[in-house]
Amino acid sequence: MNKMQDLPWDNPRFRNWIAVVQAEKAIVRALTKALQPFDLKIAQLDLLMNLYRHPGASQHDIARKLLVGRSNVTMLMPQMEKQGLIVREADAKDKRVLRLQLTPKGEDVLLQALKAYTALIDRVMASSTPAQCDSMGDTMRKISDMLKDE
Amino acid sequence: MNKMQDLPWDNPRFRNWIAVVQAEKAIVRALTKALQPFDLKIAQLDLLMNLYRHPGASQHDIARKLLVGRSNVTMLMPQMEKQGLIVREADAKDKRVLRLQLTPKGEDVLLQALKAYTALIDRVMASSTPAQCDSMGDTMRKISDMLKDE
DNA sequence: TGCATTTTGTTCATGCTTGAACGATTATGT
DNA sequence: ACATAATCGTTCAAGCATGAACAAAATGCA
Repeated sequence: MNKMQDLPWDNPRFRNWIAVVQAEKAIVRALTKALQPFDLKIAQLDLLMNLYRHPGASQHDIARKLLVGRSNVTMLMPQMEKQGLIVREADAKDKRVLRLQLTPKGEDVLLQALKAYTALIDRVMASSTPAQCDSMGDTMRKISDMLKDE
Repeated sequence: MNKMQDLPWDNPRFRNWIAVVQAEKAIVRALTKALQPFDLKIAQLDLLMNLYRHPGASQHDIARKLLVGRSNVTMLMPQMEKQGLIVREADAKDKRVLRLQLTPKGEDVLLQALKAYTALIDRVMASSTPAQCDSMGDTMRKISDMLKDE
């Protein structure tokens, strides 16, 4: 009954997960800096990314995709509209919903910011093989799937 | 020069990294709920974990390990002391530093909370092989190494 | 020693995120 | 049709994290 044997740090899954958390934190810091030239917060970039792939999405749609509250999206709107990154227009059939669109400037800023993002990711993953990287992605997608209804 | 070819979502490294971010977010949500019975925030658990492995660490030490600001640690102290999880005592040789220790209650709460944490991680990683998991951990540690001085 | 610099922890203002309460609108069921 | 319930976006208060500015203490160097 050695106490050390029961410590979570001796559980490979746990120890490896801690590595994920720390790496994610480090990337967030690096990405925050990398986005400063574009006057973009990470939350704004996430929103632009989702909007690029789902043009005309409602604020509720975006909130669900981003795993944040609806109010969070609302709070992002004023500044992003003022920056000219997005436009909001009322849905014709349902007067409750506002549909979001990227402006040309928004799309331009997004693509430039994504270049910085991918450059960062390419750099930090350069020493891992494509197979390792894909395996990691598979593991992560399984995790998201398993938790998506909780 | 098809535009789609240049999209980051077609970059395997980028796509897989996005999966990491989303999985991490999902785990944070699940862990937050799992810690509610212990009256613990994730930030507090992180601190207890580090303190368990580095008894007598200073607040500055902890802040560096957790990748947060010193003020952040300061703000956590009053409640954690009031909860009886930790004690602070002045260093004898350097009157600037306060050394942190887990109380017996702090250690007890930590170990119970860690059981919930590891149970969660074991559950969501159950469908990945140990080799996949280790490979993922290796990749993540490489990322942290690469960014640790920036 | 004497003085500048660095380090440690604290305080405070700022910004971000969340969740609950709300008004307006739409969907459901009888 | 009508009442009830559900949905969408907004507002607001509360909790956290951050970084700059600060006081106390330690260090380094002349």
